[in-house]
Amino acid sequence: MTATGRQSEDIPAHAFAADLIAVLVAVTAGRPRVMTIDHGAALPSGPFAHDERSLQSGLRTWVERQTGHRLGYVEQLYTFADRDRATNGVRVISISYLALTRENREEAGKSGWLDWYSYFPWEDHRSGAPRHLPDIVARLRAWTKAATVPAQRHDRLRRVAISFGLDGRPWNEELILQRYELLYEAALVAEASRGRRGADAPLVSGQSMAFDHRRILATGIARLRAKIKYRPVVFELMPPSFTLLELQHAVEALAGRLVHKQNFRRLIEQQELVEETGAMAAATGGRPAKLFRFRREVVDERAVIGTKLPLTRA
Amino acid sequence: MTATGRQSEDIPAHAFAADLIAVLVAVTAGRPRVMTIDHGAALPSGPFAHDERSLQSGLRTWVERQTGHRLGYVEQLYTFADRDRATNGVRVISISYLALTRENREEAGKSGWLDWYSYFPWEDHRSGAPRHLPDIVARLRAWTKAATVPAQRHDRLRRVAISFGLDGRPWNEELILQRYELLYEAALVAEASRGRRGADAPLVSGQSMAFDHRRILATGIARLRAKIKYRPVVFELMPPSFTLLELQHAVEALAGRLVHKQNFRRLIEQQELVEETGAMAAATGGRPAKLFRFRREVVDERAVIGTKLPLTRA
DNA sequence: TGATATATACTCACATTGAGTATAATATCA
DNA sequence: TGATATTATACTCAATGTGAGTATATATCA
Repeated sequence: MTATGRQSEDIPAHAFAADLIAVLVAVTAGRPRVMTIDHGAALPSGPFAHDERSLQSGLRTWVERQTGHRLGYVEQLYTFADRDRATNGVRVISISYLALTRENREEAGKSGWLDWYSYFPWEDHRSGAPRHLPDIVARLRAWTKAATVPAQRHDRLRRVAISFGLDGRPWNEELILQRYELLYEAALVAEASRGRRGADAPLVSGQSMAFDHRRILATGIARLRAKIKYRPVVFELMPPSFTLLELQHAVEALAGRLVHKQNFRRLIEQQELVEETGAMAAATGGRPAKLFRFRREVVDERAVIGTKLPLTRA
Repeated sequence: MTATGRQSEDIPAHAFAADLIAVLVAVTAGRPRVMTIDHGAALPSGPFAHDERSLQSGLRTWVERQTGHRLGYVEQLYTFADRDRATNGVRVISISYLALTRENREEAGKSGWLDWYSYFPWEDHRSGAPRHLPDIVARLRAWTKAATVPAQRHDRLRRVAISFGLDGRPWNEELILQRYELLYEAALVAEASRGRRGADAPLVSGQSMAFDHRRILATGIARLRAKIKYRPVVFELMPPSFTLLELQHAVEALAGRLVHKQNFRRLIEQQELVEETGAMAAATGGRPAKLFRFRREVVDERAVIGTKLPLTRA
C-alpha cells in the first residue's frame, strides 16, 4: 500500500476512482451481525460504476446482487479520500454506507455474517461489563502515563475517563468510535502497528480488519446506536411479525445494553409504533406472547421513537 | 473488490472528478448568513486537489484561503454523484460540507455573506408564521389535488401536513429539507422547471440557486438546526465573549424560532457551558448584562446541550 | 402440584420541561 | 426628576416524562 501520490503526465489531475463500502447489518437470533468478506477480514466493497444512476442506487444493486438481500434502509456514513487510499497511483474516494436488512435464518450459519462483537468484545454490556474491560482500562491508563507533556497526559486521561465511563460517569454505548480510536492511538489494536515495526504491545482481544474497515464498522455501529433512539429503524431488522420481547432483544443486541422491559413496552405502545396481528407466538417457555407488526404508515409521523431508550441502570 | 485488489489498468473506466461544496455559516448581528459566490447564485465550491492530505484538509485550506476565515467547525454533509453532475463527460463526485465560522463585523456588508432566509423566507418564524405561508400551503394543497391516483394524493396530503405543521401538528423547524422538496416537486421553486418548458406555475418567493445548491443549503441548515439541540456548536459562531441574550439571539436565528428566555438561561447555566468573564456588556438599553465566555473544556464532556431547546409555543 | 419462565398491568418517586410571575438594574425622555 | 422602557435574573408551579419496582396472569415442564 505505498501511496506515491505522484501524478504522471497522462493522468489528469481530476482522476479519482470511487469505491463503495457497506456496513450491512442484520440481527439474527438476538445477535447483531455484519456482512463481511474474506473470512471476516474486510467489509464488502466494490467500485462505483460509471453507468449507475446515483451512489445510493449503485450500492443497492451491487449489495442486493451480491447478497440476495433486499436492503430495507440505507444511509450514507462518511466519505474518505485520504492519501493512503490509492492503488496504482490512482487516488480512491471511498463512500461508506450503513445498510439494514432482515434476518435470513437459512443463511444464519454460512456466508459472511459475523457477530459484530467479535470485532468489539468490549462493547457488549448485556451481561454486565465484559470481564476483560478492567484490563483494557488499565492498559489505557498506562498509555496515558506515557504521554510526553503533562497537558497531553491530562487530555488522554480525560478522554479515557469519558469514553469508558470512569470516575462515576455512565457508560455511553454511542462512544464506540471514540473508544476504538483511543485503543488505536494506544496501539492496542493490530491495525495500529501495521506497517510500523517494533510496536508489539500486547493487543486487546477482538478480531481486526483490513485497511480501516474496523473503524468504518465502528462508525456504522455508532450511527445505528444513536439512531434507534429517535427513529424507528429497528423494525427494518425485524421479520414481518414479532413479539415485543423479540423486538426488545433486537434493540438490546444493537445497543449492547439491557433495557427495562416494562418501560420499553410502554414506550412502544404509547408511540403507536406497532399493532397486533391477532396471532400468538409459538410458545417459547412461559405465557404466550402476542405477535405484532410494524405500522409502517407511522414512519414519517413519528420522528421520534422516544427521546431516550429506557435503559436499565445496572 | 478493494480487499481483493483492483485489477483494472484502464483508468478511464473509473475516472471521476471530485468537487468540494461548502455551506459556510456565520451569524452576524442576529442574522444567519451563508457564504455565496456569483451574487448569491451559488455556494462556494472548488475541485479537490490531488495533493491534499484529506477531504477535510482540502476544504479547510481552500475555504480559508478564499474567505480569510478560520473555520471553527467542519462536518461532512453528503456526497453526491448523480448522473447529471458531469462536465465534459467526466462524472463529478461532490462532497458537501457544513462549516461554521465566527462573525466578522468588518465584512458584514460586503462579500458574499447573505441572510439564508432570503433563500427560504418561509423558514423564519421568529416573528410568528410568515405572512405568505398560508398562500404557500394553499398552493401545495392545490398540487395534492392534481395527483393522478388517490393513493398518491393521500400521500402528498400527509407529507404536506407533516412538513408544514397542519391539522394541529406542531411546526418542526428541522423539516426544512422536506419542505423544500415538496415545493420542488410541486414546481413552486424556480429550480424545478429549469431545463423543462411550459412549467410556468407562479413561483413561491425566495431566491433560487444554481444546480442543486439550494437543496444542499437546506441540508446544511437542517443539520445545523438539529445539531444545536444536542451539541454546543452555537459557540463556534459566537465572538470570544458575549451576553446570554446575544447567545439566545444566535440560537433563534439558526432555529428560526423564539426560545423562552428564562428557561434558556437555566439550560445554559445548569449545563455549565459558560463562565463569566467578569466584564459587563456596553449597555444597549436596559440593565447591563454580564459577559460570558464558552468553557471549551466542557465540549467532549457535555454530549448534550439539552435534549431539546426551550422553545416557546406561540 | 409447584417451580419456572414469560407477559402484561399498574404504581410511585423524581427529574425535566414549558410557562409564567416577580423583582432588579440600567437608559431614555418628557 | 420621575415615569417609562428595556433588559437581566431569580423563583414558582403544573404537566409530563423517565427509571424503577410490585403485582398478577398464563403458559411449560419436572
